[in-house]
Amino acid sequence: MLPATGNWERTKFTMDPDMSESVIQVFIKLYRKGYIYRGLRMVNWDPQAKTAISNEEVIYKELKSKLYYVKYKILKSKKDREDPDFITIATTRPETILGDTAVCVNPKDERFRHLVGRTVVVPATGKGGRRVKVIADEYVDPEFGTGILKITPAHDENDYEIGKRHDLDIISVIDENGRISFDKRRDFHGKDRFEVRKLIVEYLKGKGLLLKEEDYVNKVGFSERTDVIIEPRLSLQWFLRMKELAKPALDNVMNGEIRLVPEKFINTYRHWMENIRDWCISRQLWWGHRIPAWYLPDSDDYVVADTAEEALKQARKKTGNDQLQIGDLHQDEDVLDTWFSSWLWPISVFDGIRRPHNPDFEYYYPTNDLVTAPEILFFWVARMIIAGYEFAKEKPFRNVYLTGIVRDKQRRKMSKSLGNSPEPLKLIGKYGADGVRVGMLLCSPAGGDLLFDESLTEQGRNFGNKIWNAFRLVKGWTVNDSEKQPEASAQAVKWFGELLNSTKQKLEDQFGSYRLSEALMTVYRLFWDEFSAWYLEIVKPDAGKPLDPQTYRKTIEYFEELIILLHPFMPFITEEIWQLIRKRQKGESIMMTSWPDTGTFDMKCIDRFEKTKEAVTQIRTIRKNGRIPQKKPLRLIIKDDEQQFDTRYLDVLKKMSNLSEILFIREKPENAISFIVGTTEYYIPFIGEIDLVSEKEKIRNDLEYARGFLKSVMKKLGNEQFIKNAPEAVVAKEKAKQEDAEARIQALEERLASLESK
RNA sequence: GGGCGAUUAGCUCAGCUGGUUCAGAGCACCUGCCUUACAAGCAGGGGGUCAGUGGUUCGAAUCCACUAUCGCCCA
Repeated sequence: MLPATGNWERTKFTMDPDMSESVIQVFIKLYRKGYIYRGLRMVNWDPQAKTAISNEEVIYKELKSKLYYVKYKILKSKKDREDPDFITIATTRPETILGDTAVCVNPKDERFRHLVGRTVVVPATGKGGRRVKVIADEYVDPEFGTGILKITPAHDENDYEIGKRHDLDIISVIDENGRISFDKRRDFHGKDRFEVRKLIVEYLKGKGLLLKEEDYVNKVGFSERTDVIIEPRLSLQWFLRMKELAKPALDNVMNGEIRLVPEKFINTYRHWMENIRDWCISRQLWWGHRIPAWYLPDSDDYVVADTAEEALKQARKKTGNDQLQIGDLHQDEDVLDTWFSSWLWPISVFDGIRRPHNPDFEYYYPTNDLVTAPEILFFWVARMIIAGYEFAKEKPFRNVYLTGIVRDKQRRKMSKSLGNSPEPLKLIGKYGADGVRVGMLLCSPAGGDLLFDESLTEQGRNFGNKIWNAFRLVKGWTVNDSEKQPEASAQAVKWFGELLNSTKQKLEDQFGSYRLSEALMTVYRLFWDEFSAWYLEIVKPDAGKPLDPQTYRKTIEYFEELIILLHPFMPFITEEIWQLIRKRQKGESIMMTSWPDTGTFDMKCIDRFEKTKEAVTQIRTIRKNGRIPQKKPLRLIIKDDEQQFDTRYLDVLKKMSNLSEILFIREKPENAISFIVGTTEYYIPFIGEIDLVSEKEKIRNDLEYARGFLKSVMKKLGNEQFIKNAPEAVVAKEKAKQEDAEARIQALEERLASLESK
């Protein structure tokens, strides 16, 4: 399995008795503070299952339906006799006309502005009809239908919001079974909502109030459980007032006390917290923490208490009725939103709600890092922060690292229902746990989505293989104590030590800023490109020959440090190698080693080595182009003064390029292939024919590039504004660039001229 | 509808405070190699008008505005 180092003695579940007790205590505390209240909310009602369901359980399907154009009579005003007699609204749900309490237009809509404030008659609402006002609200889309919307606050989410804004009456006309409940004396009452739709349409036709019907396709929500059409329905729910609670949680993220990574989420967080709505904490589910409210007999009045006995005490007091029994009280059926227990997690897991300042809590709270998904930043993270300040008077954690969401290559979220998630055990079987882990981490840029692709886990497996093979190589070496350390090895040891330190510093930065995929790539390249491809190749003795003790000792040291750096990404293979690379005591583990310190390093040494690598690469290219086998030794000529030249890495160059000798000369040699590293010219005396044409072509290309580069540098330096405004260091750099480029161009020109003369 | 963000190589992404030869990495691709750790490998190589337009600046992938496309959260 993908490992995590958890403390399995401290497993907790929010439904455990102690955890539940904390939840109930918090409810009571907030209730006493006046933060919890009951109020109306529009829910997704399943009329067959007779339950509210969550948004996630509503499946939207496109449905062929009709848009009905219905005429509402306008009451005549005395002022304006030119008024039309009717206005026309368009609706897909004529049965809800019975619950209309307003008609609404967009305030910017010139066509209807003069109608605002006037009274219209809602059709089919009985004798005389219900009289409602024409109101104006930005919500109305003038382009849709007739530009006039009927408002049914009891049966439409948006209408309900408009109703709240304009203080409209709420008239419920559909019951819990989906049947119309309106004016018992009339035909509509007690019939199903869809049957009534037909009846109302017939009725309107009969009265001449139906202008027309249009075919229309709209999205309608269906219950995932029963597949019946969802009915938006107002119901009484429990709410938590959030405004006061949210303030410290907002402030302490804004002032950096709590850090969100990546930072872009702060904007989202702030927007949400500044516009926070009250939290609907009740759910109509069959499991969860039951709301600790008991209703008095035949009443909507209730008491809030942690036990039934306590509730009874309070109820007796409240009613003044000492004869009241527990059986007379009725506990609320609803349970609390699961987040209402999760938000306490950082506190309740150390029992900090029931026993504030207990030693565990004092020791562990607040913690350092929370790692979680951005999709629950609001649901969970923000609420944990709120709870932290409210109940512990302190932040729950310092840093929040928001991971990406794992998606497939088509950017779809991985989900059980889509069946597009990979089977982890299968993947592990194929690529190993370390391989899968590396694959996942390689595609985990902070906050970005993870586009999971099996080729990444394959890359991870290959990396593991590489590490193992490098280990086999090193372990296969024999050491001879009397063997002298070759100069190339001594220089490689020095160089890799510097590189290791500089890389550790880079890693420090990357971990510090939570750039995990970059940190992994840094170690990956350090091990593969630098350690395996360069260091090991340099120190590797010829076949069958022993190694000197100094080089061996340092190599083991480096290897050990490398696997410690790799351990967070590849726990298994690194543990295995760690156990084998030296003698270990029983019970020792790489998990308990400490992270290596970042030492100082000599950047000049690293740079010089890079130049050497470049020369090696150039020679390899010459070999390849000239089809000169690696086994054939070559001579190298350096056009420089040997006294001036840094000769430290010449042995490295010799070994890696298979050179028989290295000569220094002042004059450029004849009949040789050249290359330039930095500003130094190198020559390989040719063997066989030099391809003059392609050699010249290459030099011309280099020249063209160098001249273009010089031109851009000169343009900057020739610009007075640049000299005046740019910082001195930047100007100095440009001047250095100029010199380098000029030297390079001169060398290339000379070389080209000498070839041209042939 | 409200808010937030993204657009850089075939793919996935870096590029942080505008200034190194800055246009990068990994994978994929092409060429040559079964070279005594590793073909799950080694060596070499090609590939991008930094979404578009305009602006700020001595200087823009980087800052600003608009346009286009895409995504996320909330309703």
